[in-house]
Amino acid sequence: MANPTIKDVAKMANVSIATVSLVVHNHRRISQETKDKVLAIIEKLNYHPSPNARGLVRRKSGNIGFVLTDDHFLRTEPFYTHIFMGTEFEAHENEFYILLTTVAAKFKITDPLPRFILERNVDGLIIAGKVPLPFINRLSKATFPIIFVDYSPYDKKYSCVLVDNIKGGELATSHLIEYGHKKIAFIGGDIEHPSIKDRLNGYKNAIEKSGLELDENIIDIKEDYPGRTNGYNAAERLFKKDKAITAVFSCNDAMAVGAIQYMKDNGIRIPEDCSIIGFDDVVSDNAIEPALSTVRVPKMEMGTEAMKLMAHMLKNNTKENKKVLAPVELIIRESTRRICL
Amino acid sequence: MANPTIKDVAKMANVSIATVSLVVHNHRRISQETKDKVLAIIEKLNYHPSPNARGLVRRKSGNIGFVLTDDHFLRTEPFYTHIFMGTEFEAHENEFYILLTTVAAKFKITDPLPRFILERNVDGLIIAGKVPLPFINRLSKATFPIIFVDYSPYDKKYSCVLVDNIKGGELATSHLIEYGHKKIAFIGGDIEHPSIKDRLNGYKNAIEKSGLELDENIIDIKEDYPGRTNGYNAAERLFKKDKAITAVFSCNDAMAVGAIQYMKDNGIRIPEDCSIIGFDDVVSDNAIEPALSTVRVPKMEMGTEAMKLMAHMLKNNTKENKKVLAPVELIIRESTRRICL
DNA sequence: CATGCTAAGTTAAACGTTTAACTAAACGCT
DNA sequence: AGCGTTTAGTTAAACGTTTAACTTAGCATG
Repeated sequence: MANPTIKDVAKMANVSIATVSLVVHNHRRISQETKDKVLAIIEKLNYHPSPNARGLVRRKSGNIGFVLTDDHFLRTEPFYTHIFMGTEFEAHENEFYILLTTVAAKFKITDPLPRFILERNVDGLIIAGKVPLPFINRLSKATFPIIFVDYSPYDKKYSCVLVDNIKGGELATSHLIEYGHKKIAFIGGDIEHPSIKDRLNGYKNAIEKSGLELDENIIDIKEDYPGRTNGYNAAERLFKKDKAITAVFSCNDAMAVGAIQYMKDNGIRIPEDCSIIGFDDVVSDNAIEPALSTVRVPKMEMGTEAMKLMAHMLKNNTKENKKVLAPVELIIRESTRRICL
Repeated sequence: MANPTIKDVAKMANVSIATVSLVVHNHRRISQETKDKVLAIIEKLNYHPSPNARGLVRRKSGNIGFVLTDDHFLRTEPFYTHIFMGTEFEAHENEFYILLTTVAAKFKITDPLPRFILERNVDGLIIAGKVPLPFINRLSKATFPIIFVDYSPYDKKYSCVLVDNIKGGELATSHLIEYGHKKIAFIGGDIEHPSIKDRLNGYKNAIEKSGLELDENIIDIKEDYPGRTNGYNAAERLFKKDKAITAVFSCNDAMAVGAIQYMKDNGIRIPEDCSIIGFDDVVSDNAIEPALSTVRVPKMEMGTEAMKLMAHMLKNNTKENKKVLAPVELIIRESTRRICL
């Protein structure tokens, strides 16, 4: 049979379609005997309930929307791709489908919303990374749960899964201090981005806690987009200004790679002359020379965590406001070294 | 009203629900007058037909499955991500939703199929990149159209959108020959991959057409996965074997980047000592120094093309077997230079 | 032995559309 | 006037589920 329906199963099992439905849901009203009989036939016919029919009566789509900006999705480091994979995996576990859509990074308040929102074809929304505020504001009257991952503009209102960026910043900076470095530069972009701001705060915390003096001159946060080219530019400014820098903490791996490029081009050896540590752990397979020390972010886990939260809310029909902090981990590779006196 | 249905619209417009439906489909049986009236109310109530209800009666899900392997999806260069974006865009145009799922690169014949296939929750399938044969074989009795992008294992059976790899290989190699190079190496991985094989064939064609002699010694296809590290390794083998190489054609940008790394590490200047050209054009924003000449592949366009084909098949209910060749384009940047005698 | 309870189902309405088949009015022709 | 055709709708069945309300038989209880 092409597409067996519940009727086919019912007829073959000599029961009503209601019974089949109850068997599918493992309802206790049905005897084990009947269950076994029906289950066998379901198996035999390869019956799967129609998502449309089910959705119609349940008034649920069974879909979760996953939104991020186009430039995040297309960026070279597969950061959000990993998050998506985590979400997709966990969605599978919970029998949800994921509808992935990008929104323009410069979404305007008059732009159309993703179709699945207009058509109410999602039961919930997971938003990954920084998305434009006009977009979020358009969502204010949404009736379904919304969860943010790696970004949280209105944290009173929505649940979110965030990286422990402050901790990560502290970890990276303390690691460099531990290694004897005194002049530790910070490279960052888009300081309005909460993640980058927090990483910088972690940096400052660690510097202060250690008794070192905070030197604003070796904090470069002039760039906007935290990518390779801008990492290169930031490093250039930094080293032209101050030759005595012996370590760099870059707000992410992408900028770190750019900075490394600058150092290589200018005869600054890593880690002999200068140590550098990144954040995110996205370039491990990239044959970056030397291997980049970094702060690992559990990307997949963040995706699964968001989906778990979502599934929980949907199952219990609650709209809670939970904040999950994903743990970070210091990864020491070859780009950081104890300072040689 | 929370979720207006066709009934709400009908009641408010004083027409039957059938009329509303016909208006939505712009059926010519309805007078312009009535259409205007109903349309105004649809607008006012912000009515959108329920995908579930519609899908139920049409016996269509309105969804298209998009499948690729996990390692392709997670690879550093956003090649397939661009293809997906193209597909997603065109899906939007045609009012389809995309369900993205990865399959394991080592999918076994007994592994479960993606859920949307079991539940018949897709009207068609787009498969991007090389996916395991066991997976494809499990699809043999599928009743929905399947389209391959950038891969085509059973090209008699399925439609596909392919890169004109032979042409691209010729273009890249001819470009180097044109620039006076005589000793042009080829770097490739996984020669079983049709794309890589064709790029190599293009290389061979161009060499032969030019009257140069084909030298198998400077063709390195020992590596498996065509990534950076392996590009580095391949370049190492090549240059240790033959110092006289003045140009390299890498089967893709990722391996080219690895090869560039090797050359830099070993004092081979680009392009002064050696020219190099890649394929795919995925590193343009990466601050690779020098900027990499390459063969551009219209990634987004391939995605849209696949979705256009799919929409066409689905609308006309035909199962055609079409092969689309996406055009390639030579991009000359700074990594290739006319040879200096 | 009438009564209530439990176990194991079944019946039927509802979910929100689409569309074939029907209707009713208006018009044109002979 | 009678008939056919066109126009502009309406009616009602169908799509494949879920689930509240109902049924029926068997059993225990006072």
